Amino acid sequence: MARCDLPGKTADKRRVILDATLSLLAERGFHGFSMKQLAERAGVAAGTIYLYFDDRDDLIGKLHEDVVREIASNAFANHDSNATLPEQFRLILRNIWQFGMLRPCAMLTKGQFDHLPPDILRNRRDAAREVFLPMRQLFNAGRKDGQIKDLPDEVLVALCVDPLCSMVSQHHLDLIQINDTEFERILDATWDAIAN
Amino acid sequence: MARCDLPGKTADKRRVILDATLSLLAERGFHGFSMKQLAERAGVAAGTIYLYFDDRDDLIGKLHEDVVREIASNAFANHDSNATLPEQFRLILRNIWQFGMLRPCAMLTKGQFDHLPPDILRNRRDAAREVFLPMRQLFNAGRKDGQIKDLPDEVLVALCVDPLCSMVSQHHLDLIQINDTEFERILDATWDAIAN
Amino acid sequence: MARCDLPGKTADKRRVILDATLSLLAERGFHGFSMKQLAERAGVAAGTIYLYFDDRDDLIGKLHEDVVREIASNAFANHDSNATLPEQFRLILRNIWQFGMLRPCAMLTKGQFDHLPPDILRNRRDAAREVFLPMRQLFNAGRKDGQIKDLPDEVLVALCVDPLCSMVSQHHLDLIQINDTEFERILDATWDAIAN
Amino acid sequence: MARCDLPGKTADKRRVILDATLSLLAERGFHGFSMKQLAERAGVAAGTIYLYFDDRDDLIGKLHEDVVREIASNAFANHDSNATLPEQFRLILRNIWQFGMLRPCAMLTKGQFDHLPPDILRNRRDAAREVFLPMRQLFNAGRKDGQIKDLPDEVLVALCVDPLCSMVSQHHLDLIQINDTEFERILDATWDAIAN
DNA sequence: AATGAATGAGGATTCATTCAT
DNA sequence: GATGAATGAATCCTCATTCAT
Repeated sequence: MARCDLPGKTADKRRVILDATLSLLAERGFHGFSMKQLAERAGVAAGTIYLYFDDRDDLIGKLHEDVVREIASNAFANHDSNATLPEQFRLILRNIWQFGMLRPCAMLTKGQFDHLPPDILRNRRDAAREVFLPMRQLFNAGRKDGQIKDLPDEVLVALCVDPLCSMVSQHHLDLIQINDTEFERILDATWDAIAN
Repeated sequence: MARCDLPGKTADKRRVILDATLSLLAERGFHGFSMKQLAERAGVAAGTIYLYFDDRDDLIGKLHEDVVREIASNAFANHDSNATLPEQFRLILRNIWQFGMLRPCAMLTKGQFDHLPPDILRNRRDAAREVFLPMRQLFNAGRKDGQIKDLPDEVLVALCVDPLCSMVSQHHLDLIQINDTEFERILDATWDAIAN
Repeated sequence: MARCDLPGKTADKRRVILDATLSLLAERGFHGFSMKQLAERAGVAAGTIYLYFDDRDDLIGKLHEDVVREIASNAFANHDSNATLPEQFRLILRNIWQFGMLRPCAMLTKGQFDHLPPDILRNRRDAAREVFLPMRQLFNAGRKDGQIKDLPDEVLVALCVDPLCSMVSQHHLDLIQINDTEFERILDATWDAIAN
Repeated sequence: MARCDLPGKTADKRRVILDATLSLLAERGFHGFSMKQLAERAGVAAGTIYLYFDDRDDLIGKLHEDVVREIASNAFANHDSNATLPEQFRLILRNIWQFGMLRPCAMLTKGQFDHLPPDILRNRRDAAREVFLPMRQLFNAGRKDGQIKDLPDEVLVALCVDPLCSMVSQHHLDLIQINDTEFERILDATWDAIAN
């Protein structure tokens, strides 16, 4: 039973399935991800998954949505719009890093989503843009007052967020080790990349 | 280069299969990639693939190797070790970008490889390290004379190469447009990221 | 008529389920007939069905029984044993036709029942024989006084009732159109078939 | 290789699968017909079926086509257009009956086809019409010179062929026994049904 | 070397049925 | 009685791989 700390059983089971999907994807990637394994990991019967999701693709799509939302909501935690622009920027990246450390799954998975068949994801991208609005506003402000290079949002994201995600993944795959002082210098580096 | 020692048909067919694999992966991703489709696209019988590769995983692994080698050999074309360090750096990144523009497949595919089950790829990474030796030597030199930040190779790669790859992919997916002057500024930005 | 001895809700729900089953079968056939769909169409919960029927097969069997009874009770409506034999015969066939026009479901379904696994239906056939007793008595009388061909009941039924059912089905599937004068000639034809 | 009209292996396997499907349908009906059982009965692997047929529906459809063709080609064997009309008619019905006795499967199955979802069968009906052309020509001639009742083809078929099929089925299900003299009288009866 | 028909384990999904509420 | 979430066996179908030719 248990699991009851939050809303009701139903919501619970949906969550359990999403979480199990996430952990399975992080562990094995889309290779070797099967609905049967998922059911086992989630501790539900195979058929139960289909009570909460239309099919495999729907499940993946909903998970994507969920992960994006979670990353975003963590990235912008403790946001202080009175702080200086580089301070705001550092906080966001730091948040993303910390979130990546705590929830390896979300980040490991993220990279895989980018290479799904477009028809599964295309319309999800808009949702993603929306949810990262605060960061795009930050970029806007920075470009306006000359603190940040005059490059499109996507480019700026590619320059500072993508490397971070990549490093988180490598960290969890034991391909890289990064201590705190190194991390601070990495933050400097990403700021250098986008700053004028 | 290699591969060219066997001149006849054999080498040919191996190549044809690798190329077909690449184009199929770039088009559809690992989702919807099947050996039968591959055989069709390559214009060979299903069984023929197994004359040149042990199995699916071996094929993927060999393709990875191949793509890494091709990227590397392109990245370091026209390399001039007498040029200044930032000039050498810019040439490499420019090469990578141009290669990405010419061979979308290779780059689109690359991202997908990073999320394969580790046992398929683990030992390939060493090969990758080896092949990118020139870039690592560049980093070494730069760190030594203080032009480049004192960060591990992997971090530096994440800061300058990963964003580029990401942008190439986005470009081919029509999610981003980058003209020449923008590209020059992106080169500046990546240098800013790793430079002191 | 039966069934009416239990007046309350119980009888009601059983009826509702049987009716929904009939309409679903007529619409989709056994292909694509599922208990869940049935529950939905009947406006009850899936589990409720099992309060009134042992299982799927029992439900189908009971429906068969029900349909046969309904056809029979309609077929012999207004029966007048003083009328001439051909008149009696025509009335029965006319009743069957009219019933088929009013309740397409019952007739469309009938054909499908004939091809169920024997173990579901075998013992239902006796019930069917019993319920069509009046028609068999008619045949007996006709054979005795030489008005009707000396052939077994089953053959006579096959000669005059089966074509009618077939035509009703085709009519509802829009494969055939039959107006009133044509129908009268069809009645003549079926009588010709069995009459001496 | 192969594809020879007679002995080749390929053609063989397709036939084997069609035959196994037929016998399974005749035995169990659509209830309890599964691709796995079919594979077993046909003596091939499950996947093999899909080398010859797109999917379950395609298989059923192709079988229908096949059965219709076989019935037709038997029905019109030894057709002699110089014989009198009733003689021609009797020969056809006799052929159908004999075919039904020899190949119970085909006939038992036929009834079931009529109740498949329309989208599987709709376009097959046209093929069926075409293949029964000789019988429709007979009806035409008979209507013209007044020997046969002026009723649509479908009605005439329902009056004389449907009863026969029904009786064949009942015969094979041991619900009816018909000896030769009875059969002759049945032929008379069907002629009476459609004749003026 | 090359083929491609055949395999059958494994995939996603459905569905009759149960049972705690 | 009534519910409907949960089950898991069974379904249809795919696909990497083999092997006789």
